[in-house]
Amino acid sequence: MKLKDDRKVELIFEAALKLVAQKGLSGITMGDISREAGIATGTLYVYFTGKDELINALFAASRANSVQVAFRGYELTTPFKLGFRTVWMNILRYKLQHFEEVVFLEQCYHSPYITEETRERARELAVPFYDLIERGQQEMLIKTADTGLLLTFMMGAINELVKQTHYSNETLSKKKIDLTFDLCWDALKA
Amino acid sequence: MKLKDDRKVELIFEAALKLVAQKGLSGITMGDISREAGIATGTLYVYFTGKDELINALFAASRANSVQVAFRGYELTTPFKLGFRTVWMNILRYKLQHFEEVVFLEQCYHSPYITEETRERARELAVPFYDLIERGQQEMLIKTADTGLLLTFMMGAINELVKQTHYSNETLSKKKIDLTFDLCWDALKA
DNA sequence: CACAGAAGTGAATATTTATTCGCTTATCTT
DNA sequence: AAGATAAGCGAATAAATATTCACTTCTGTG
Repeated sequence: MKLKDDRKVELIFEAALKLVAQKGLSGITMGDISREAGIATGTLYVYFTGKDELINALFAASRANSVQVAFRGYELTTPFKLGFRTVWMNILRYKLQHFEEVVFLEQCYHSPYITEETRERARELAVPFYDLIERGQQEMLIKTADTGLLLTFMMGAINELVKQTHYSNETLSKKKIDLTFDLCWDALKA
Repeated sequence: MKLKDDRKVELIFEAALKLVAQKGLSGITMGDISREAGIATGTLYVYFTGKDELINALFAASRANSVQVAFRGYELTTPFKLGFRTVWMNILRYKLQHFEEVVFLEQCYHSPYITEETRERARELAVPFYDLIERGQQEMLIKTADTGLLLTFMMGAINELVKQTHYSNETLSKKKIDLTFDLCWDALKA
């Protein structure tokens, strides 16, 4: 017998992301996805029970990806500011390179597709970021304010920068990136 | 003869905003909108030629609203930091009170509904914000970096704060608001 | 190699949703 | 107050879209 093809799920995800970045979640159909992925519409239903499950699975995967990459190269032993910078740059780099996921995730938060369970799992993934900020606070390097608030501020700035960069389709220079990090650091530092 | 009822357009807009904040742009139908607005589906077509026009009109109106309110109480004669603070608070207050518009606008940017023309008009509305930042730069109070970048950073932080506040459904205390302004000011100040 | 069983197909069907239309109701004009 | 004209209605229709299904094509297993 023939086995399921993991690569095909990848193909489907890539197609869906591309289309959502182009036309938004509201402008995407199962037909579009299958055409873009180069497979038959019926095949989508071999891998997913329906549109809802497809979107939820893609949401979970996208969310996990972006978090997984963030702490690459970060160790508790590295000095805080350097470690924070590493994480910050990881996030920015990832989001610039995976703009489609940024858009997709954003659109999903207020969509009828994402179930409460999927949302809850997404929230759990944020824990390491809270830990990071709290470490900075313990070392008296970061303002002693609501951790969630500081995190929100930082992520918001990155997200908006990524979107802005994409819309104005200029490449973000090293200089601009460093500057934005400085903005962020100046905001959060004690 | 009977005349068109301006109030009805308001009703339609309110209904659409409410639904989009609840279920996203992708989960909204003309039937839903009319039911929520308490009018017949056909009546929607008296006021708008179709769904596309309805969404574009709402987008334009929402965008205009949020900008219009921003400079209330701001004068070129007021000292910069105070004026900046006024504008910043105006924006935050408006977005907190009109969360539905925040969500709606965000969802629209990557939707197939919004035409290039509507987008272009939306961009023009940002000019006063550029002027504000540039004034701060001339007075040596704001970092001399790309104006768009600084603006992006500031708006991103506000947006994310508003969203975060809403999701965690706590009311944002005066203290937290002031703190966030300080974060923002520390980031942008020269 | 044979064949079992699952993947893969895309046209057919079911479902959802936008839009139209014949009709009723309201209100402006004279 | 009467007529004209457009708003308002919601069931009917058209269009778009999700999902199924009868069929074909693979490929792992014995």
